[in-house]
Amino acid sequence: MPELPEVEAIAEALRPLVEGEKIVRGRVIHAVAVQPSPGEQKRGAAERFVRRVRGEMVRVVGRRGKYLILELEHGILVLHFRFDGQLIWFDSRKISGHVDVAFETRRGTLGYVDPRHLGRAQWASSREDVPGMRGLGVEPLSREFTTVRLAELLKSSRQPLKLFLLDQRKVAGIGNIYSSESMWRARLDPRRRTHRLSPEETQRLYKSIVDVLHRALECCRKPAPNFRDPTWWFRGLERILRVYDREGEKCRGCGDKVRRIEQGGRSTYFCAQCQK
DNA sequence: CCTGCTACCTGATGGC
DNA sequence: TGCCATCAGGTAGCAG
Repeated sequence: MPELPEVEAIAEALRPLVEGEKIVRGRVIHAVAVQPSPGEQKRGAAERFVRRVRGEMVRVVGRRGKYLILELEHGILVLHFRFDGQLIWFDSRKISGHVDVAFETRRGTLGYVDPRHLGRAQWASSREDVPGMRGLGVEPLSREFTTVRLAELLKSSRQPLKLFLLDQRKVAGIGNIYSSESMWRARLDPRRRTHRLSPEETQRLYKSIVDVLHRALECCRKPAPNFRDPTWWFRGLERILRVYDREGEKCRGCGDKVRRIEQGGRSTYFCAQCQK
């Protein structure tokens, strides 16, 4: 499901539910969903996970890239949704449907759900301890993300623009949808090598990334994530998408057909007329 | 170091 | 209606 805007909206909606609440009990229903803590073995990971979250109060809910982070009194609880992971809220301790990991509080139970089992939950002592998070690049909606910073990153890479945008070590949180959308808005061909982009094109790309993510975030905020309705996030997305998943349909800019190509094993959508 | 490819999983969908 | 191939909003690990 989620790229940066979706995870950010999830974090915001989760705060009033769990901040200040104690995890009375953690339950691992499908052990595959638990990532062993850094440096530890797979064997026994679920049991250690349960032991570490039990009795811990959730102090702060945060986000880094596409990672959702629940800061506990001791250590952090890290959730990554990959393609299809999501959160479900139950009003009691009774859960139903496919749930991989459950966190019981006095107010209800938070369920981490991913039937495809690509997503992971893990406990770590700190953010720096999680290998995937340690290498993350700049947060695109933070003050550290500037045209100058983006220009430096683009200059030091030979990747095609699309792959650059998907690379979490450069800019964190952009995925397949918002990369295509950003390039369309910036009128840049996904196959361009990033070190050859001009200052003017860099400026356009910068504005497009920030703009696309802001719009998507607003879209994710209302209606706010509903943890009782697993389909919440899909609603309203079509409103803002301009090229993603629109192969063969008319480009909203020029009326030419939207094309789909494969890059790095993933689909890229773009308009060859508008994007040069 | 950089870049590109594949594995990891399951379910939905479309062609025959 | 099966059955099979293909695709899915992501990342880690490995080879070159």
